[in-house]
Amino acid sequence: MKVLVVEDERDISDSICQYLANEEFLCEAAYDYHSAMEKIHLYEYVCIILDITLPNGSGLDILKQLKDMQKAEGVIIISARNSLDDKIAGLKSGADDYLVKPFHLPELSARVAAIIRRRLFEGKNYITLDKLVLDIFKKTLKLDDIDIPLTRKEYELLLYFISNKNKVVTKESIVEHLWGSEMDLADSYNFIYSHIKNLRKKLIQAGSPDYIKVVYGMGYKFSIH
Amino acid sequence: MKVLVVEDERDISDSICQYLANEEFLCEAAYDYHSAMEKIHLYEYVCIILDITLPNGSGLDILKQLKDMQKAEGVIIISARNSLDDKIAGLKSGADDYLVKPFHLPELSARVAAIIRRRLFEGKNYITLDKLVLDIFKKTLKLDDIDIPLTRKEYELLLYFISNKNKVVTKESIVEHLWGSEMDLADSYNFIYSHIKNLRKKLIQAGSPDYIKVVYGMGYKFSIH
DNA sequence: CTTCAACTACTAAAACTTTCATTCTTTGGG
DNA sequence: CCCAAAGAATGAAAGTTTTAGTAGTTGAAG
Repeated sequence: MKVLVVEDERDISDSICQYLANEEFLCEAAYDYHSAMEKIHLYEYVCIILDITLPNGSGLDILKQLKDMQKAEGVIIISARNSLDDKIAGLKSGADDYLVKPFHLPELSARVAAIIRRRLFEGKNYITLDKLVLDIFKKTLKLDDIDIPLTRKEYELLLYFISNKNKVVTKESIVEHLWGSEMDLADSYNFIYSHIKNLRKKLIQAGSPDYIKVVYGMGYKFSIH
Repeated sequence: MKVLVVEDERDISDSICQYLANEEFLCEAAYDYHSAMEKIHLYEYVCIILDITLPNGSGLDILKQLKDMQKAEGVIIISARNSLDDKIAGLKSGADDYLVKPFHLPELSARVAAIIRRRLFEGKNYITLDKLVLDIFKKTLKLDDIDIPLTRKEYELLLYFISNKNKVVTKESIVEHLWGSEMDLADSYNFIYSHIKNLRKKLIQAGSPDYIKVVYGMGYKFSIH
Protein backbone atom coordinates (compact mmCIF):
# COMPACT_ATOMS: atom_id res chain seq x y z
CA MET A 1 0.00 0.00 0.00
CA LYS A 2 1.95 2.99 -1.27
CA VAL A 3 1.47 6.42 0.23
CA LEU A 4 3.02 9.61 -1.13
CA VAL A 5 3.98 12.28 1.39
CA VAL A 6 4.25 15.74 -0.17
CA GLU A 7 5.81 18.01 2.43
CA ASP A 8 8.79 20.32 2.15
CA GLU A 9 9.95 20.29 5.75
CA ARG A 10 12.25 17.31 6.01
CA ASP A 11 11.72 16.80 9.72
CA ILE A 12 7.99 16.56 9.39
CA SER A 13 8.18 14.46 6.25
CA ASP A 14 10.64 12.08 7.83
CA SER A 15 8.62 11.53 10.95
CA ILE A 16 5.45 10.95 8.95
CA CYS A 17 7.21 8.47 6.73
CA GLN A 18 8.75 6.66 9.62
CA TYR A 19 5.51 6.34 11.49
CA LEU A 20 3.49 5.20 8.49
CA ALA A 21 6.20 2.73 7.58
CA ASN A 22 5.83 1.17 11.01
CA GLU A 23 2.13 0.90 10.36
CA GLU A 24 2.92 -1.17 7.29
CA PHE A 25 2.45 1.49 4.67
CA LEU A 26 5.05 1.94 1.99
CA CYS A 27 5.98 5.60 2.09
CA GLU A 28 7.54 7.79 -0.55
CA ALA A 29 8.36 11.44 -0.13
CA ALA A 30 8.32 14.46 -2.42
CA TYR A 31 9.69 17.75 -1.16
CA ASP A 32 8.40 20.22 -3.72
CA TYR A 33 5.70 20.80 -6.29
CA HIS A 34 7.58 19.50 -9.33
CA SER A 35 8.86 16.27 -7.89
CA ALA A 36 5.42 15.61 -6.46
CA MET A 37 3.79 16.03 -9.86
CA GLU A 38 6.44 13.85 -11.42
CA LYS A 39 5.85 11.04 -8.99
CA ILE A 40 2.12 11.32 -9.35
CA HIS A 41 2.40 11.03 -13.11
CA LEU A 42 4.74 8.10 -13.00
CA TYR A 43 3.45 6.00 -10.19
CA GLU A 44 0.30 4.87 -8.50
CA TYR A 45 -0.47 5.57 -4.85
CA VAL A 46 -3.36 4.57 -2.70
CA CYS A 47 -3.25 7.83 -0.78
CA ILE A 48 -1.46 11.16 -1.04
CA ILE A 49 -0.69 13.33 1.97
CA LEU A 50 -0.47 16.88 0.76
CA ASP A 51 0.97 19.96 2.38
CA ILE A 52 -0.61 23.16 1.05
CA THR A 53 2.40 25.42 1.11
CA LEU A 54 5.18 24.08 -1.08
CA PRO A 55 8.19 25.40 -2.96
CA ASN A 56 7.29 26.11 -6.62
CA GLY A 57 3.56 25.77 -6.23
CA SER A 58 0.57 25.06 -4.05
CA GLY A 59 -0.74 21.76 -2.80
CA LEU A 60 -4.16 22.87 -3.94
CA ASP A 61 -2.92 22.98 -7.54
CA ILE A 62 -1.70 19.43 -7.21
CA LEU A 63 -5.09 18.45 -5.88
CA LYS A 64 -6.89 20.09 -8.80
CA GLN A 65 -4.68 18.37 -11.33
CA LEU A 66 -5.24 15.05 -9.60
CA LYS A 67 -8.96 15.49 -10.01
CA ASP A 68 -8.54 16.52 -13.66
CA MET A 69 -6.49 13.40 -14.27
CA GLN A 70 -9.27 11.30 -12.75
CA LYS A 71 -6.75 9.65 -10.50
CA ALA A 72 -8.25 7.40 -7.88
CA GLU A 73 -5.87 8.32 -5.07
CA GLY A 74 -7.30 9.46 -1.77
CA VAL A 75 -5.99 12.83 -0.60
CA ILE A 76 -5.36 14.13 2.90
CA ILE A 77 -4.50 17.81 3.12
CA ILE A 78 -2.16 18.94 5.88
CA SER A 79 -1.66 22.61 6.51
CA ALA A 80 -0.15 24.85 9.13
CA ARG A 81 -2.85 27.44 8.70
CA ASN A 82 -6.05 26.68 10.48
CA SER A 83 -7.96 28.94 8.16
CA LEU A 84 -11.43 27.98 7.18
CA ASP A 85 -10.64 29.15 3.63
CA ASP A 86 -7.98 26.54 3.16
CA LYS A 87 -10.16 23.86 4.60
CA ILE A 88 -13.08 24.73 2.39
CA ALA A 89 -10.87 25.10 -0.67
CA GLY A 90 -9.29 21.74 0.05
CA LEU A 91 -12.47 19.84 0.60
CA LYS A 92 -14.16 21.57 -2.33
CA SER A 93 -11.34 20.49 -4.58
CA GLY A 94 -12.06 16.94 -3.60
CA ALA A 95 -9.73 16.18 -0.72
CA ASP A 96 -10.89 13.29 1.42
CA ASP A 97 -9.69 14.74 4.67
CA TYR A 98 -7.99 17.73 6.24
CA LEU A 99 -5.57 17.92 9.13
CA VAL A 100 -4.10 20.96 10.84
CA LYS A 101 -0.45 20.99 11.82
CA PRO A 102 0.73 20.07 14.29
CA PHE A 103 -1.13 16.79 14.41
CA HIS A 104 -0.55 13.46 16.06
CA LEU A 105 0.81 10.72 13.90
CA PRO A 106 -1.63 8.03 15.03
CA GLU A 107 -4.33 10.42 13.93
CA LEU A 108 -2.88 10.67 10.44
CA SER A 109 -2.35 6.95 10.27
CA ALA A 110 -5.96 6.29 11.25
CA ARG A 111 -7.15 8.56 8.46
CA VAL A 112 -4.97 6.91 5.88
CA ALA A 113 -6.38 3.55 6.94
CA ALA A 114 -9.91 4.94 6.70
CA ILE A 115 -9.29 6.15 3.16
CA ILE A 116 -7.93 2.78 2.11
CA ARG A 117 -10.95 1.02 3.54
CA ARG A 118 -13.25 3.44 1.79
CA ARG A 119 -11.48 3.40 -1.56
CA LEU A 120 -10.64 -0.23 -1.85
CA PHE A 121 -12.99 -2.21 0.33
CA GLU A 122 -16.30 -0.41 0.40
CA GLY A 123 -15.64 0.87 3.87
CA LYS A 124 -15.37 -2.63 5.28
CA ASN A 125 -12.27 -3.90 6.98
CA TYR A 126 -12.36 -7.34 5.44
CA ILE A 127 -12.65 -8.88 1.99
CA THR A 128 -14.29 -12.17 1.21
CA LEU A 129 -13.23 -14.21 -1.79
CA ASP A 130 -14.72 -17.62 -2.17
CA LYS A 131 -13.85 -19.22 1.14
CA LEU A 132 -11.01 -16.83 1.87
CA VAL A 133 -11.48 -13.94 4.27
CA LEU A 134 -8.74 -11.33 4.45
CA ASP A 135 -9.20 -8.96 7.36
CA ILE A 136 -7.19 -5.79 6.85
CA PHE A 137 -8.01 -4.60 10.35
CA LYS A 138 -7.00 -7.76 12.16
CA LYS A 139 -4.42 -8.46 9.47
CA THR A 140 -5.39 -12.07 9.33
CA LEU A 141 -6.31 -14.49 6.59
CA LYS A 142 -8.83 -17.22 7.16
CA LEU A 143 -10.09 -20.11 5.12
CA ASP A 144 -13.15 -21.80 6.51
CA ASP A 145 -12.43 -20.20 9.88
CA ILE A 146 -8.93 -21.63 9.98
CA ASP A 147 -6.14 -19.13 10.38
CA ILE A 148 -3.49 -18.99 7.69
CA PRO A 149 -0.60 -17.03 9.15
CA LEU A 150 1.17 -14.88 6.57
CA THR A 151 4.45 -13.04 6.67
CA ARG A 152 4.47 -9.39 5.84
CA LYS A 153 5.46 -9.78 2.21
CA GLU A 154 3.00 -12.60 1.70
CA TYR A 155 0.25 -10.49 3.19
CA GLU A 156 1.11 -7.50 1.01
CA LEU A 157 1.34 -9.70 -2.05
CA LEU A 158 -2.04 -11.26 -1.43
CA LEU A 159 -3.54 -7.85 -0.77
CA TYR A 160 -2.15 -6.57 -4.05
CA PHE A 161 -3.46 -9.58 -5.91
CA ILE A 162 -6.86 -9.24 -4.36
CA SER A 163 -7.18 -5.56 -5.13
CA ASN A 164 -6.39 -6.46 -8.74
CA LYS A 165 -8.33 -9.68 -8.97
CA ASN A 166 -9.04 -11.12 -12.40
CA LYS A 167 -6.52 -8.72 -13.83
CA VAL A 168 -3.05 -9.45 -15.11
CA VAL A 169 -0.38 -7.83 -12.97
CA THR A 170 3.21 -7.66 -14.15
CA LYS A 171 6.17 -8.48 -11.99
CA GLU A 172 7.19 -4.86 -12.43
CA SER A 173 3.98 -3.58 -10.90
CA ILE A 174 4.24 -6.04 -8.04
CA VAL A 175 7.72 -4.73 -7.34
CA GLU A 176 6.50 -1.15 -7.55
CA HIS A 177 3.74 -1.71 -5.05
CA LEU A 178 5.53 -3.96 -2.59
CA TRP A 179 9.05 -2.62 -2.69
CA GLY A 180 8.49 0.96 -3.84
CA SER A 181 8.74 2.98 -7.01
CA GLU A 182 12.41 3.66 -6.66
CA MET A 183 13.57 0.11 -6.38
CA ASP A 184 16.43 -0.58 -8.69
CA LEU A 185 14.84 -2.04 -11.78
CA ALA A 186 17.96 -3.21 -13.56
CA ASP A 187 18.15 -6.47 -11.64
CA SER A 188 16.07 -9.52 -12.05
CA TYR A 189 13.00 -10.02 -9.99
CA ASN A 190 13.86 -13.55 -9.00
CA PHE A 191 12.98 -12.88 -5.41
CA ILE A 192 9.35 -12.53 -6.37
CA TYR A 193 9.25 -16.16 -7.35
CA SER A 194 10.11 -17.04 -3.80
CA HIS A 195 7.28 -15.05 -2.33
CA ILE A 196 4.79 -16.31 -4.89
CA LYS A 197 5.89 -19.82 -4.09
CA ASN A 198 5.53 -19.35 -0.34
CA LEU A 199 2.13 -17.72 -0.62
CA ARG A 200 0.87 -20.43 -2.98
CA LYS A 201 2.16 -23.12 -0.69
CA LYS A 202 0.34 -21.75 2.32
CA LEU A 203 -2.91 -21.28 0.46
CA ILE A 204 -2.85 -24.71 -1.12
CA GLN A 205 -1.77 -26.39 2.08
CA ALA A 206 -4.81 -24.86 3.74
CA GLY A 207 -6.97 -26.44 1.08
CA SER A 208 -7.67 -23.54 -1.24
CA PRO A 209 -7.46 -23.81 -5.01
CA ASP A 210 -4.49 -22.15 -6.71
CA TYR A 211 -5.92 -18.75 -7.46
CA ILE A 212 -2.55 -17.43 -8.65
CA LYS A 213 -2.48 -18.16 -12.36
CA VAL A 214 0.65 -17.46 -14.32
CA VAL A 215 0.35 -15.59 -17.61
CA TYR A 216 3.50 -16.61 -19.41
CA GLY A 217 5.71 -13.70 -20.32
CA MET A 218 3.39 -11.16 -18.77
CA GLY A 219 2.85 -11.77 -15.11
CA TYR A 220 0.17 -13.22 -12.89
CA LYS A 221 -3.56 -13.17 -12.57
CA PHE A 222 -5.38 -13.75 -9.33
CA SER A 223 -8.46 -15.26 -10.83
CA ILE A 224 -11.58 -15.93 -8.91
CA HIS A 225 -15.22 -16.58 -9.55
CA MET B 1 -8.65 1.41 29.23
CA LYS B 2 -8.97 4.77 27.58
CA VAL B 3 -11.66 7.19 28.65
CA LEU B 4 -12.49 10.42 26.84
CA VAL B 5 -13.66 13.34 28.98
CA VAL B 6 -15.62 15.93 26.98
CA GLU B 7 -16.05 18.95 29.21
CA ASP B 8 -15.28 22.59 28.52
CA GLU B 9 -14.60 23.76 32.05
CA ARG B 10 -10.93 23.03 32.62
CA ASP B 11 -11.21 22.75 36.38
CA ILE B 12 -13.88 20.10 36.22
CA SER B 13 -12.20 18.29 33.36
CA ASP B 14 -8.87 18.27 35.14
CA SER B 15 -10.23 16.93 38.39
CA ILE B 16 -12.17 14.21 36.59
CA CYS B 17 -9.08 13.23 34.64
CA GLN B 18 -6.91 13.21 37.69
CA TYR B 19 -9.30 11.11 39.71
CA LEU B 20 -9.89 8.57 36.95
CA ALA B 21 -6.18 8.33 36.29
CA ASN B 22 -5.69 7.25 39.89
CA GLU B 23 -8.33 4.62 39.34
CA GLU B 24 -6.20 3.19 36.54
CA PHE B 25 -8.08 4.64 33.65
CA LEU B 26 -6.16 6.36 30.89
CA CYS B 27 -7.83 9.72 30.46
CA GLU B 28 -7.88 12.04 27.50
CA ALA B 29 -9.69 15.34 27.41
CA ALA B 30 -11.56 17.30 24.75
CA TYR B 31 -12.74 20.81 25.53
CA ASP B 32 -15.16 21.49 22.71
CA TYR B 33 -17.45 19.86 20.22
CA HIS B 34 -15.02 19.72 17.31
CA SER B 35 -12.03 18.31 19.10
CA ALA B 36 -14.31 15.77 20.76
CA MET B 37 -15.65 14.59 17.41
CA GLU B 38 -12.16 14.44 16.02
CA LYS B 39 -10.87 12.29 18.82
CA ILE B 40 -13.89 10.04 18.62
CA HIS B 41 -13.32 9.50 14.93
CA LEU B 42 -9.66 8.77 15.33
CA TYR B 43 -9.27 6.80 18.48
CA GLU B 44 -10.98 4.10 20.35
CA TYR B 45 -12.29 4.66 23.86
CA VAL B 46 -14.01 2.31 26.17
CA CYS B 47 -16.14 5.07 27.62
CA ILE B 48 -16.95 8.70 26.89
CA ILE B 49 -17.95 11.17 29.57
CA LEU B 50 -20.00 13.84 27.90
CA ASP B 51 -21.01 17.29 29.06
CA ILE B 52 -24.19 18.50 27.39
CA THR B 53 -23.34 22.17 27.04
CA LEU B 54 -20.24 22.67 24.94
CA PRO B 55 -18.69 25.37 22.78
CA ASN B 56 -19.63 24.89 19.10
CA GLY B 57 -22.28 22.26 19.68
CA SER B 58 -24.21 20.06 22.04
CA GLY B 59 -23.16 16.87 23.74
CA LEU B 60 -26.42 15.38 22.58
CA ASP B 61 -25.33 15.85 18.96
CA ILE B 62 -22.15 13.98 19.72
CA LEU B 63 -24.18 11.21 21.26
CA LYS B 64 -26.43 10.96 18.23
CA GLN B 65 -23.49 10.78 15.88
CA LEU B 66 -21.90 8.11 18.03
CA LYS B 67 -24.98 6.01 17.65
CA ASP B 68 -25.08 6.65 13.91
CA MET B 69 -21.49 5.54 13.62
CA GLN B 70 -22.32 2.32 15.45
CA LYS B 71 -19.48 3.01 17.82
CA ALA B 72 -19.35 0.69 20.78
CA GLU B 73 -18.24 3.23 23.35
CA GLY B 74 -20.24 3.58 26.51
CA VAL B 75 -21.50 7.09 27.23
CA ILE B 76 -22.08 8.87 30.50
CA ILE B 77 -23.84 12.22 30.23
CA ILE B 78 -22.95 14.90 32.76
CA SER B 79 -24.99 18.07 32.92
CA ALA B 80 -25.39 21.02 35.21
CA ARG B 81 -29.08 21.21 34.62
CA ASN B 82 -31.13 18.72 36.51
CA SER B 83 -33.91 18.95 34.02
CA LEU B 84 -35.90 15.90 33.28
CA ASP B 85 -35.90 16.89 29.62
CA ASP B 86 -32.14 16.57 29.34
CA LYS B 87 -32.15 13.31 31.16
CA ILE B 88 -34.84 11.84 28.97
CA ALA B 89 -33.22 13.19 25.82
CA GLY B 90 -29.88 11.75 26.84
CA LEU B 91 -31.09 8.32 27.73
CA LYS B 92 -33.37 8.22 24.71
CA SER B 93 -30.38 8.94 22.49
CA GLY B 94 -28.69 5.91 23.91
CA ALA B 95 -26.57 7.16 26.77
CA ASP B 96 -25.69 4.49 29.28
CA ASP B 97 -25.87 6.71 32.29
CA TYR B 98 -26.63 10.23 33.47
CA LEU B 99 -25.08 12.28 36.22
CA VAL B 100 -26.02 15.72 37.52
CA LYS B 101 -23.32 18.23 38.37
CA PRO B 102 -22.00 18.60 40.93
CA PHE B 103 -21.36 14.94 41.51
CA HIS B 104 -18.89 12.94 43.53
CA LEU B 105 -15.93 11.59 41.64
CA PRO B 106 -16.08 8.12 43.20
CA GLU B 107 -19.60 7.86 41.87
CA LEU B 108 -18.49 8.75 38.38
CA SER B 109 -15.65 6.30 38.63
CA ALA B 110 -17.98 3.54 39.74
CA ARG B 111 -20.26 4.19 36.80
CA VAL B 112 -17.36 4.13 34.38
CA ALA B 113 -16.34 0.79 35.82
CA ALA B 114 -19.92 -0.44 35.51
CA ILE B 115 -20.01 0.51 31.86
CA ILE B 116 -16.78 -1.28 31.18
CA ARG B 117 -18.11 -4.39 32.85
CA ARG B 118 -21.29 -4.19 30.82
CA ARG B 119 -19.69 -3.42 27.47
CA LEU B 120 -16.71 -5.68 27.59
CA PHE B 121 -17.49 -8.41 30.03
CA GLU B 122 -21.20 -9.08 29.87
CA GLY B 123 -21.85 -7.24 33.10
CA LYS B 124 -19.59 -9.50 35.07
CA ASN B 125 -16.61 -8.12 36.91
CA TYR B 126 -14.38 -10.96 35.88
CA ILE B 127 -13.40 -12.69 32.67
CA THR B 128 -12.69 -16.36 32.35
CA LEU B 129 -10.36 -17.59 29.66
CA ASP B 130 -9.51 -21.21 29.82
CA LYS B 131 -8.26 -21.54 33.38
CA LEU B 132 -7.43 -17.86 33.78
CA VAL B 133 -9.75 -15.58 35.71
CA LEU B 134 -9.13 -11.87 35.49
CA ASP B 135 -11.14 -9.86 37.99
CA ILE B 136 -11.46 -6.30 36.82
CA PHE B 137 -13.03 -5.18 40.07
CA LYS B 138 -10.44 -6.61 42.40
CA LYS B 139 -7.81 -6.19 39.70
CA THR B 140 -6.44 -9.63 40.30
CA LEU B 141 -5.58 -12.55 38.08
CA LYS B 142 -6.09 -16.13 39.13
CA LEU B 143 -5.23 -19.46 37.62
CA ASP B 144 -6.84 -22.46 39.25
CA ASP B 145 -7.59 -20.33 42.29
CA ILE B 146 -3.96 -19.37 42.67
CA ASP B 147 -3.23 -15.67 42.65
CA ILE B 148 -0.91 -14.29 39.99
CA PRO B 149 0.04 -10.81 41.15
CA LEU B 150 0.45 -8.36 38.28
CA THR B 151 1.95 -4.91 38.15
CA ARG B 152 -0.12 -2.11 36.73
CA LYS B 153 1.37 -2.26 33.25
CA GLU B 154 1.14 -6.03 33.16
CA TYR B 155 -2.49 -5.84 34.17
CA GLU B 156 -3.26 -3.21 31.54
CA LEU B 157 -1.39 -5.18 28.91
CA LEU B 158 -3.27 -8.37 29.67
CA LEU B 159 -6.55 -6.52 29.68
CA TYR B 160 -5.76 -5.00 26.30
CA PHE B 161 -4.82 -8.38 24.90
CA ILE B 162 -7.95 -9.97 26.23
CA SER B 163 -10.24 -7.32 24.83
CA ASN B 164 -8.57 -7.88 21.45
CA LYS B 165 -8.24 -11.63 21.59
CA ASN B 166 -7.50 -13.47 18.35
CA LYS B 167 -6.56 -10.21 16.68
CA VAL B 168 -3.15 -8.94 15.69
CA VAL B 169 -2.29 -5.87 17.71
CA THR B 170 0.67 -3.75 16.68
CA LYS B 171 3.19 -2.40 19.12
CA GLU B 172 1.93 1.04 18.11
CA SER B 173 -1.60 0.29 19.22
CA ILE B 174 -0.39 -1.20 22.48
CA VAL B 175 1.47 2.03 23.12
CA GLU B 176 -1.59 4.05 22.22
CA HIS B 177 -3.82 2.17 24.63
CA LEU B 178 -1.42 1.78 27.54
CA TRP B 179 0.50 5.02 27.34
CA GLY B 180 -2.01 7.27 25.54
CA SER B 181 -2.53 8.68 22.07
CA GLU B 182 -0.10 11.48 22.58
CA MET B 183 2.94 9.48 23.55
CA ASP B 184 6.07 10.35 21.62
CA LEU B 185 6.39 7.72 18.97
CA ALA B 186 9.71 8.49 17.36
CA ASP B 187 11.79 6.07 19.39
CA SER B 188 11.84 2.35 19.53
CA TYR B 189 9.33 0.42 21.54
CA ASN B 190 11.87 -1.81 23.22
CA PHE B 191 10.31 -1.27 26.59
CA ILE B 192 7.27 -3.21 25.46
CA TYR B 193 9.39 -6.32 25.15
CA SER B 194 10.12 -6.08 28.82
CA HIS B 195 6.48 -5.93 29.79
CA ILE B 196 5.54 -8.71 27.39
CA LYS B 197 8.30 -10.82 28.82
CA ASN B 198 7.29 -10.17 32.41
CA LEU B 199 3.65 -10.94 31.73
CA ARG B 200 4.50 -14.10 29.81
CA LYS B 201 6.83 -15.27 32.53
CA LYS B 202 4.22 -14.87 35.22
CA LEU B 203 1.56 -16.64 33.19
CA ILE B 204 3.78 -19.53 32.20
CA GLN B 205 5.26 -19.87 35.64
CA ALA B 206 1.74 -20.25 36.96
CA GLY B 207 1.20 -23.09 34.52
CA SER B 208 -0.78 -21.44 31.74
CA PRO B 209 -0.01 -21.96 28.06
CA ASP B 210 1.64 -19.09 26.20
CA TYR B 211 -1.38 -17.30 24.81
CA ILE B 212 0.73 -14.40 23.55
CA LYS B 213 1.69 -15.33 20.02
CA VAL B 214 4.13 -13.17 18.13
CA VAL B 215 3.32 -12.19 14.56
CA TYR B 216 6.70 -11.38 13.12
CA GLY B 217 6.96 -7.85 11.83
CA MET B 218 3.39 -7.02 12.73
CA GLY B 219 2.78 -7.39 16.42
CA TYR B 220 1.19 -9.85 18.80
CA LYS B 221 -1.92 -11.93 18.94
CA PHE B 222 -3.53 -13.16 22.13
CA SER B 223 -4.93 -16.33 20.74
CA ILE B 224 -7.42 -18.43 22.52
CA HIS B 225 -10.02 -20.76 21.26
C1' DC C 1 17.13 4.82 52.83
C1' DT C 2 14.89 1.00 50.79
C1' DT C 3 11.96 -1.17 47.51
C1' DC C 4 9.85 -2.09 43.39
C1' DA C 5 7.89 -1.04 38.93
C1' DA C 6 9.32 1.02 34.65
C1' DC C 7 12.42 1.61 31.41
C1' DT C 8 17.10 1.11 28.74
C1' DA C 9 21.04 -1.15 26.63
C1' DC C 10 23.09 -4.91 24.99
C1' DT C 11 23.58 -9.83 23.29
C1' DA C 12 21.43 -14.11 21.68
C1' DA C 13 18.08 -16.36 19.07
C1' DA C 14 14.46 -16.76 15.83
C1' DA C 15 11.92 -15.56 11.70
C1' DC C 16 11.79 -13.54 7.44
C1' DT C 17 13.84 -11.95 2.87
C1' DT C 18 16.89 -12.41 -0.76
C1' DT C 19 20.16 -14.80 -3.53
C1' DC C 20 21.76 -18.56 -6.12
C1' DA C 21 22.07 -22.80 -8.55
C1' DT C 22 19.21 -26.02 -10.68
C1' DT C 23 15.19 -27.97 -12.77
C1' DC C 24 10.86 -27.66 -15.03
C1' DT C 25 7.56 -25.45 -18.35
C1' DT C 26 5.99 -22.74 -22.11
C1' DT C 27 6.50 -20.86 -26.53
C1' DG C 28 7.59 -20.19 -31.33
C1' DG C 29 10.52 -21.23 -35.24
C1' DG C 30 12.31 -24.75 -38.17
C1' DC D 1 6.65 -32.48 -34.04
C1' DC D 2 10.99 -31.29 -31.94
C1' DC D 3 14.29 -28.14 -30.08
C1' DA D 4 16.30 -24.03 -28.36
C1' DA D 5 15.44 -20.03 -25.69
C1' DA D 6 13.11 -17.52 -22.34
C1' DG D 7 10.32 -17.57 -18.37
C1' DA D 8 8.83 -19.71 -14.09
C1' DA D 9 9.30 -22.83 -10.05
C1' DT D 10 11.99 -25.09 -6.46
C1' DG D 11 15.13 -25.95 -2.57
C1' DA D 12 18.68 -24.55 0.12
C1' DA D 13 22.07 -21.20 1.89
C1' DA D 14 23.29 -16.49 3.10
C1' DG D 15 21.92 -12.13 4.73
C1' DT D 16 18.89 -9.04 7.26
C1' DT D 17 15.49 -7.66 10.50
C1' DT D 18 12.78 -8.47 14.42
C1' DT D 19 12.01 -10.40 18.88
C1' DA D 20 13.61 -12.62 23.28
C1' DG D 21 16.47 -12.63 27.16
C1' DT D 22 19.68 -10.68 30.62
C1' DA D 23 21.26 -7.31 33.42
C1' DG D 24 21.34 -3.04 35.08
C1' DT D 25 19.77 2.05 35.83
C1' DT D 26 16.30 5.35 36.97
C1' DG D 27 12.83 7.35 39.68
C1' DA D 28 8.94 7.57 42.54
C1' DA D 29 6.55 5.97 46.94
C1' DG D 30 6.77 4.78 51.44
